[in-house]
Amino acid sequence: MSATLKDIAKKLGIHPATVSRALNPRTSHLVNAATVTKVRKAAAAMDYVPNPMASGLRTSRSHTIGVVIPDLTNPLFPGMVRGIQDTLSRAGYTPLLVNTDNDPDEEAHVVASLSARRVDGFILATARRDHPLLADLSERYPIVLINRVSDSVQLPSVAADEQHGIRLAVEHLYGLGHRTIAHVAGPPWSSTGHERAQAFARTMRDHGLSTAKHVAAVDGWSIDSARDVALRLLSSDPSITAVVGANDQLALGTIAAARALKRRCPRDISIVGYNDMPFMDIVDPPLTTVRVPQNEIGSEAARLILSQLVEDVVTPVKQVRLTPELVIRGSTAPLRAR
Amino acid sequence: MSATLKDIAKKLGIHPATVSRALNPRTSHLVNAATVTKVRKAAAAMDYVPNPMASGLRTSRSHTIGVVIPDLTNPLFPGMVRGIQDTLSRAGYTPLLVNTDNDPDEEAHVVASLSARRVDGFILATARRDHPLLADLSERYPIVLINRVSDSVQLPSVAADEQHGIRLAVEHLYGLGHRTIAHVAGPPWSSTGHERAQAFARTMRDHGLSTAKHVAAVDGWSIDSARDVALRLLSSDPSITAVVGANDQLALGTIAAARALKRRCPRDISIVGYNDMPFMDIVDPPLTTVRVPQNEIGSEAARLILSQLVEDVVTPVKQVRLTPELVIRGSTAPLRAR
DNA sequence: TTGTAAGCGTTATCAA
DNA sequence: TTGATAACGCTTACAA
Repeated sequence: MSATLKDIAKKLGIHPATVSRALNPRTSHLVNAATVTKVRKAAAAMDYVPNPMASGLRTSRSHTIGVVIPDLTNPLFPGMVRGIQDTLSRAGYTPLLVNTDNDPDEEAHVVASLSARRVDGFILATARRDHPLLADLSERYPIVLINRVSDSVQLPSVAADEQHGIRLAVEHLYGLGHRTIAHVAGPPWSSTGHERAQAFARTMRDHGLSTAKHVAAVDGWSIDSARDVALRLLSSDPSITAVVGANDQLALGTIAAARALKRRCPRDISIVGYNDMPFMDIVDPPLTTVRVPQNEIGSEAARLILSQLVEDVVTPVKQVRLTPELVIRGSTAPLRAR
Repeated sequence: MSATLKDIAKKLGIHPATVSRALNPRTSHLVNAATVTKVRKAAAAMDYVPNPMASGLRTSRSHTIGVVIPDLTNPLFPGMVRGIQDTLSRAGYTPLLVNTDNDPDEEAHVVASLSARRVDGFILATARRDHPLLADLSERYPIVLINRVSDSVQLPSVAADEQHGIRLAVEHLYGLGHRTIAHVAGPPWSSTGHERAQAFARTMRDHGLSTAKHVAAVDGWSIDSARDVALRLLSSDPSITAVVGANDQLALGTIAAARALKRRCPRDISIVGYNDMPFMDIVDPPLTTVRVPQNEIGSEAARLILSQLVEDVVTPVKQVRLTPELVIRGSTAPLRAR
């Protein structure tokens, strides 16, 4: 179909190996400059496109990165995927994207199939804390974690500075006069949920506020789950005037719960989310939330994995934390005197 | 690293070719049943994983499908991508996903790079009507269009039944008593925008309603663009009591415009969207919209492309239309007497 | 039913 | 600076 090195070589009356060397940026310096030009021109003219299966077979590098996402339909992830794609493709790499639905079995399965595809490395966005295959996998592949860090193994990661993000949320509420602030926390098995809950407790403590009985965790990142949990939390203590959700879905579920309890947001209760997913500016009420730089998380992760692929230098394990910012909208308001 | 056919052959004292035949479902019937069992067991024991680069090089099939999406961060697409992924991966194929940002140059570029990766076919979700490379590409690759059909070339496609969807929207409004119904149409260069505008005109005509001066097209599928267009449309004719947006973003922009003009939705004006993206149930007001089965569009497209890859039979060009349904929420209400 | 052998398109090593 | 050669792991005529 498409022209091969051999075709170019024949046309030019030179050896295929020379053509290969001339076309490969890493070896073209070994070739006579005139030959290089000649070869490049011929290659362009015959629109030669290198066959990645052939070179991959020879070099055992697929120029392919496995990207493991819990669920692409969660609006948090497409932005990160975009960042990954753009940066990887600029470097000649192709991301292979898969979903796990937060199911460890499914994750094992997709990782195996990416591994069968001979990916050169992994970017993992799955946030389970106890991660059976992580230790094993990280011995055999370059890995970058995104949107989470690892508890056990020391691995490169790119995530938001959760402590900072939660602090922004809590201090925003504090500044509005709120003192009884609750937290609808993420699932305990989730790395981000865990981190944000810890950050919440610490920040509250720093302000001399108690969190006893004001933290409840969902068992899945869904609006419905959050609604149930928030319903119980809010009914248990009517003095709660503000809630920090561990992500936007949880904040949305909390808004729904408040509404069911006839507590108006933000009039009676202020609610803050986390992530700033698309359309959070037009929900009812517009959600005050902590914006994490999704695109940058993705592109930074791509850069980290690429840097691991040039193995000349053993890079130290980089754990990047990107700084989130608070976006103030309509779901938070000053505490009203009662 | 991982075991090869040769390793298994050596261990079993048979020839690699026999191992290959035994392991390949399409040729295993040529091999002694006992040998097959023996080989399978050995392969499992040595956890043999076939090398796709090697087999791809030999067969010139990558078992890979290029999936070209305008923008993954548009919530319309992740659902379709999920459907594609699930169905393809079940068949042993891997989707290679790329974005184009609706930019024809970028599209040419990503198609070229997928082509360089030797994809076995394409699923295209880009909705430009004048599609320079479509004719050419379709001669060299199996192709399935999703979320659109082709104007010129006759190509397999999977899309919503736009006529039906728009009819649902218009008749819902008609049933609520609305007679002066406007359409904020998609960009003229877009296939879906064009189709839906035509469907709108036809349905209105069927009901004896005029559309003159009540259709305006955006130049991009964005909320902001729709807001501007709707602002002009609604101010130009205050008798408009209902609007059909060509997609959810356009409906949201129209809601914003109505709000800016102090016309309350749904009290003063009813607005219907199209697609039912995630979270359209919790925007303000909850959006009445036409739901298209995103997942099914994706999985059906995957099935179509797979069927083209078994070239034994020349399948007739299938143009699948999936039936959308109306989801009634808070953005539409009965016409009020004035 | 199995073995032989060639080749897919590259690249790395060695020799010239 | 270039050429020759072998090999990456697999599949597939063809022969036995």
